[in-house]
Amino acid sequence: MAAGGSAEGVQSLDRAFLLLELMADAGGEVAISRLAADSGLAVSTIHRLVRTLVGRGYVRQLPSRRYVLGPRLIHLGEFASRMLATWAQPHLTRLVDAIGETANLAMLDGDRVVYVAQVPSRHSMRMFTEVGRRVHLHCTGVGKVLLAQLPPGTARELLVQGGMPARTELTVTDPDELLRQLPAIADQGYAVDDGEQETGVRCVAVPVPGGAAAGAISVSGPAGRLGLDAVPRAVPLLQSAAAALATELGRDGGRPAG
Amino acid sequence: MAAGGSAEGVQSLDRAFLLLELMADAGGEVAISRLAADSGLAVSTIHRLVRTLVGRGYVRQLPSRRYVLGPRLIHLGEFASRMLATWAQPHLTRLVDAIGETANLAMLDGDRVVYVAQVPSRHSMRMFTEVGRRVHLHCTGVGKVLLAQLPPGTARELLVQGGMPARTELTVTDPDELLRQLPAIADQGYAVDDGEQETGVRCVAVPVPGGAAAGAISVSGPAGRLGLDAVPRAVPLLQSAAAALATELGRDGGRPAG
DNA sequence: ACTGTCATTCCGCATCGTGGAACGAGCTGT
DNA sequence: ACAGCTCGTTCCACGATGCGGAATGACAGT
Repeated sequence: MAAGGSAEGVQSLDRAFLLLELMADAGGEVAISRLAADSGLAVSTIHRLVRTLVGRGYVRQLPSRRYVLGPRLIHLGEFASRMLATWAQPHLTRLVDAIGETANLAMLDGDRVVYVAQVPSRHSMRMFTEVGRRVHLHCTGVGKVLLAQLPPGTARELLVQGGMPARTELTVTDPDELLRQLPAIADQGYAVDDGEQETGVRCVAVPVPGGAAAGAISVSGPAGRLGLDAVPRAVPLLQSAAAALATELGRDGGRPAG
Repeated sequence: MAAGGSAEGVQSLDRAFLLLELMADAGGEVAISRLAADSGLAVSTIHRLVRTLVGRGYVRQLPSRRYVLGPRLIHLGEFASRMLATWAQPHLTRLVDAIGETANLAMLDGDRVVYVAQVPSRHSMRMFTEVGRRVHLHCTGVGKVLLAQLPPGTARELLVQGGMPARTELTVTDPDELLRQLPAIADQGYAVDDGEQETGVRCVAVPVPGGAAAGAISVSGPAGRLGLDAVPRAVPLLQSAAAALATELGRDGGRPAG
């Protein structure tokens, strides 16, 4: 038959993960019939796959007989996240050494950006960004640079979904204005957040290439230390770190959003 | 044959998730031969399964040809987490309404506790616990109540693995002393953290029943507001909320630790 | 350059998963 | 309260799918 050889993918596995993602996309409880409609698989097949996942705790069945993603996935996700952080650490450390400000690795997560790794600067006054924290897209360097990688329609959708609250006087709160900036960001290959999330804090971010990686790295610090003149010096350093990370991660498999 | 009928589990799926967890347990890059040794499966079989996972981005292959958990799992995990938070929200809100202090849902994650949902109190002075944050087991109410659910050997192991740093003057830093407290906690069905993580902050926690759920809910606030006399009033409220949550989640599939 | 280890590919076999159809529980509308 | 319907669950025989032992190829250490 076909599966054992060089062909790509174990069918049942592929299908199971397709179902998991459909469940994530649905954003809540999903009926098995809906999964059947969305996936084109037989309900019987879906039931068997989902039952297996339930048995292992990756999917939970509610009293309503509908299904949702299970808590076991949280463990795996957290672990994967911590692992990514480990790979990123040396690259971020190098950035901190070279630039002297806190360096972050962030990934797109739905309509937010989540910080997955961070190396703090040695200065006593520095950024306090908790790893795992989710922040808005419109007011951060990493958010803007990630938005610039997406098709404009998707970018607008995410901005509307997540909202654009004014964090400071300088925050851009108009979707159209932000969308107009994105082509330039994509073109120059980096984005700057100039006190748009927190007054006096500047942040320079570049995307991590390699497919629709949905990843970005940045350095951020007080505008007094991280002057505008520092940006052109920081960008190539960031870009080479991003390239190194991308190479190390190999080919991508990530997906922008849900 | 056996698989199609009422038997439990699709073999290839079961195996794939077993491999994912072995990779998580390994704590980093894993060679395929190590997976074979740990799982007892044929390398050929493992290779095919892992290749499928790599193709979908759930596993990443490093230049060293070893494998690690992939970023796509972060998305699923975050999603599952948010989903859990959504279910828990109404129950936590009810607790905040009744007790007036911040309510949390936490789960065991390796040798730490991770907060997966939170409803802040209305007071302006309140706990600042970021969802997704991982804290130590020994100095939190949720940590202690979760430890009390585990076999003593496992509890000790987790304490040693995670360490027991002194966060305040009152933090218990001796494993044996903490282990001695656990039976009483398991017996009374709740744990109190009395300024052991942060001076002046008290926290009451109960487990979420339903198998080795590895879940707990808590309320926490300043000792001045959340007096010791408030504990006996809070406990039954917490327990009924925990019971309601457990019922809603149905039967469990979670696993204590790695 | 040689050797041992380890990931990867090949291939025949039968195990395992598949999906159509029957069953039964739960919900809606009347 | 009853009937009708929808939707999740179970059953079954077919054959496609995944299995694993062994061959191949890539690497690192000596």
